[in-house]
Amino acid sequence: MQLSCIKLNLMATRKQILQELQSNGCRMTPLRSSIIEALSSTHRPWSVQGIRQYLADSMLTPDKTTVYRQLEFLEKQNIVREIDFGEGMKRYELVQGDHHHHLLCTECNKIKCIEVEENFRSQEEAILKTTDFKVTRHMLEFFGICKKCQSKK
Amino acid sequence: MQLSCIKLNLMATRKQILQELQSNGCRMTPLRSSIIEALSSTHRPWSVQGIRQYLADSMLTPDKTTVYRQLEFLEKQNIVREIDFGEGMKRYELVQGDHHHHLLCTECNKIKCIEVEENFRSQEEAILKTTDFKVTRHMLEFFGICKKCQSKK
DNA sequence: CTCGGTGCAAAGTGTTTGCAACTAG
DNA sequence: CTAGTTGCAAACACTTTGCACCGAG
Repeated sequence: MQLSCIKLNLMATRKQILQELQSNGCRMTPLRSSIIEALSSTHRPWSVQGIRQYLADSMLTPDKTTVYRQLEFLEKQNIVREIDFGEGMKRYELVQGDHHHHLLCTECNKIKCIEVEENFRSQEEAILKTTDFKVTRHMLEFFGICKKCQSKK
Repeated sequence: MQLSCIKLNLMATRKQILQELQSNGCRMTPLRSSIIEALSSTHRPWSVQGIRQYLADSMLTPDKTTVYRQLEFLEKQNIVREIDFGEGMKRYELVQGDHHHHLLCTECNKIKCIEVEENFRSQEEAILKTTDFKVTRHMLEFFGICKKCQSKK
């Protein structure tokens, strides 16, 4: 299996998103571009809480409602996707061309992105053949203990 | 890839669980054994709501609090495990020796269990080598459209 | 009898809705 | 100007906590 950490030029991604939105005639507010900035500052999925903390550093203190609505908007524009790791809250990450997975540390709750060179297509075809279920997407996440938390013990 | 539907002798499982609990000195109440009955009537993960509906057929109308507490208890006994499909609620299924995955229909929300003959051990080892992250468990779920919902269109 | 199980009320947490005020284009 | 954006209050949905009462062993 091949495995690699994701390191894309996220700043370029951010500019690209802003341009795309504007060319689609979407309004650009300080909050909207800041949220996109937050999301593109790292590949890790953000919680609403986390986004608001990030924004606070730029003296932006939007209401949570507004953040939810921005994320809803960005999801409709297919810029953001929702992820749920069963933490009791939603997380959001940029939709990138790539499909990646995550490592969640169950001690410190940190999340790391990984790419798994694993092709599920054949499996999804097998599922279709066996059960007539047409798979449109899958979710593969790994839970465990990160390096730091291992050394703490 | 091999793929097969899970068909275990669930009734045997149920008896076994009841015996195990009793031999551990756990009290057995009508509600507790009925919840185990519900959970062992199918492999599909149950919501609290679903369990309460199932129980209603046997004229049992426990408070939701009590159901949550029973599930918490059964989880501590390692009889039940929590699953989260990002539906905004928890689901619970019996811990069986097997490790299986699910197909979730995004149209009708039905859930089907499948076994995927896929070994993630080598991948988890690769993750450990590459990132020093020690994987303890993983989650693999498929989303798509079931046979019925395909034909409806 | 005792300790665990149960129901009810209330609080908690994350998310959504309604509405009036504001603002980018 | 005007449709999209925002904040605030309140509603929601699911889950948890506190407490008094009940019942299995």
